[in-house]
Amino acid sequence: MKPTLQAVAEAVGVSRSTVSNAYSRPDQLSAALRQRILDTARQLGYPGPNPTARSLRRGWVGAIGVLFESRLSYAFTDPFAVRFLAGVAEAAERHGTSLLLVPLPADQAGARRAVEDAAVDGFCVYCVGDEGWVVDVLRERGLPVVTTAPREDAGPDDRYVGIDERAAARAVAAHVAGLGHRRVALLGDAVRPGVAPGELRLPDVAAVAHPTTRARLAGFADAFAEVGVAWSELTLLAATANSRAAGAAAVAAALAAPEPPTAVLACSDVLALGVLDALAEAGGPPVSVTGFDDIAEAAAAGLTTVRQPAEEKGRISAQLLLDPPADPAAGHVLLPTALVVRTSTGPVPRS
Amino acid sequence: MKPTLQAVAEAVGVSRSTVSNAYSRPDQLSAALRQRILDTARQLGYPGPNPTARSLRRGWVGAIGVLFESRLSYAFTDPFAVRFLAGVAEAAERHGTSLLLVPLPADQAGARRAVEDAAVDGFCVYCVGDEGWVVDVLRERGLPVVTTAPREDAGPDDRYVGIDERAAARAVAAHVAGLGHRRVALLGDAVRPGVAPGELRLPDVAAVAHPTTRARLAGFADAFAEVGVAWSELTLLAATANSRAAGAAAVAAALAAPEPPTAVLACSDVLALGVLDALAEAGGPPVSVTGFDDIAEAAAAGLTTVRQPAEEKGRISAQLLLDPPADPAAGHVLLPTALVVRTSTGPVPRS
DNA sequence: TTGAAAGCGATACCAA
DNA sequence: TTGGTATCGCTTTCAA
Repeated sequence: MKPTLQAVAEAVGVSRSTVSNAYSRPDQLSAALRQRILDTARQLGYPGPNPTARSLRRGWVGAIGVLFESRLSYAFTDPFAVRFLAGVAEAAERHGTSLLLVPLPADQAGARRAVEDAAVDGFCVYCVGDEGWVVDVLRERGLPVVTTAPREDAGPDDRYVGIDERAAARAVAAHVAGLGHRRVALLGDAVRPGVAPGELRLPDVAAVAHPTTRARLAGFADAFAEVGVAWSELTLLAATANSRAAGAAAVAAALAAPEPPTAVLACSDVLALGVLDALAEAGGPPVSVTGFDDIAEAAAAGLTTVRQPAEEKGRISAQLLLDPPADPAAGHVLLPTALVVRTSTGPVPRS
Repeated sequence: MKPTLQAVAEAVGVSRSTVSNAYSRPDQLSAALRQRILDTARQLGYPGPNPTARSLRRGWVGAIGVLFESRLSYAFTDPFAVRFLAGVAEAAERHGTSLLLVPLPADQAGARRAVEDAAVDGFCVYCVGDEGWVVDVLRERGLPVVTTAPREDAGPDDRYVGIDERAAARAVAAHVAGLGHRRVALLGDAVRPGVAPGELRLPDVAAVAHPTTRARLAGFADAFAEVGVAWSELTLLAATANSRAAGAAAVAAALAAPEPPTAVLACSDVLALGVLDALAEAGGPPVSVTGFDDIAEAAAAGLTTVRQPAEEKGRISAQLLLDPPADPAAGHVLLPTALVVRTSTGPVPRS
């Protein structure tokens, strides 16, 4: 067994408090005594105060959690998530705080346990879909939370950093509508739980499960409503995941249909890149494609998209958590977005 | 204040043990009592057992640490590091374990404290250069460690997963030598602490500080020694970081020299991509370039490189940590590599 | 099936 | 400057 602080105290012939002070409050004892303590500690093989015991006593941990609604590996697989995390890491680093990435089991009960069991001082919740329960659990624990979108039942203490999803989506869609497109498909992830990839009919955009997807689709619909294309005339395509492959899979059938859409608006760049893959695969007439996020690959692919500041989103989330603003209003941050027009969109081909 | 387990026990009129069991060992009490406890707990706003207290008592945490020798944000910025982490995350997820990413302060003492203070059950050390001290600190703490390379003073309990750096490097270099290149520059990061970017004369490859860089450079040198080019005839280029920009900066002067190298062998893909950037910038005759790692961008850039299984490296590291093999020999894993020849290398141009 | 007692390893307050 | 004492919140034998 590793010796404890107690053992060191006995060896040196001082009290535990003094040994503790030698580590945590050097100014509380003479340099000589401190050195003597540290030396015997080393000699005894005492590895320094036990982090867990220290956390318990102090009442804080020195780490913040980051939560993803989907598999943890998603955090490192999705380009946007990675950039978000880079921002979080930057802020945490500056603050001298560690980052705890908590995987959530697939089952609800297990996921709840995982959130309850995380030893952290607060949480950045990257993206909560219907899983608003996460925020509830954290509130019960009394832990500060920062989310990446406002909650429906937001209290004054809620902190979030997001973008105006709907307006941003509306902007790309308006660009596409302005090019003359009217036979259009919208592509999103997590539209409804457990649907097959491909076309889906929904009475209303409100029926979309995932809040972010819902907001973006609503924005798309807004722009088309304005040029006289109703929701019911838009093709809704559901992807089974937010990935390139899922995007390609979801759009395949629609592209092969007798009257394929002349434009596909995707809720993320990775989905849009999947559409471009499918297009390259299928051949056929040109189809305009737009994405959302402006990840690095988007530029290379010439993808028209909405740029949002990924790293900044992460950085600000962590900052909001690590040093909460005095003014609660400052806890609600809306970041700017920009329409980035590249070569993946163009006028409707004359047939 | 949040109520404690104690408060719940009193409210229900049972002992603390029983409440504890209600959460951690449901089979130890009647379903009815358990339900009664859970109900009052909810009613009281008890958020469940405190994770820190639980860890202290149990003696384990349920999280493993991941350590990077450089800034934490590097973990999310470097493509290879991200893939490594994705592998670690996958294994951790399967095991139901969280991941603690610990930022290391720039100063040695602070860094040491950070490592001592991390509440985890073990560590994956991604890449330890001269900072072998990390492993020493962890040994003192008695924490299991997995590194991505064997240590010089490796004990039988040491676990690592790596590749044969030297042989892999030798293979690319042999390819380049086989194309006829003799005036060659080698480009590496962390060659010596605190040098300026650009050319550096070193008596010997053994003088290279960073073990991985050293091994790769040694492999390069091996191949050229075989065709009669001595270490002293090779140009050594030092980059100040493992990044694209640093690669470009380090190579710029050499390319502008009267007799520029006909080939540049870099110790990583990001450095090599920087070289390609510099080449594109500078114009001039074609220069063969090779990288190391085979990150996604390498393929797009047509970079000849060494492929190593990034995710797998991470996954196996975490697995070695999470369930240690009974046979200590199984704790030393050497992963395969492959030479990937693309368009960035070609014969020496006739002048 | 339930409870009592004994820690887990440290920190913080206050007194000396 | 140093030490005593009371916790931090929970788990875990072991006995009832």
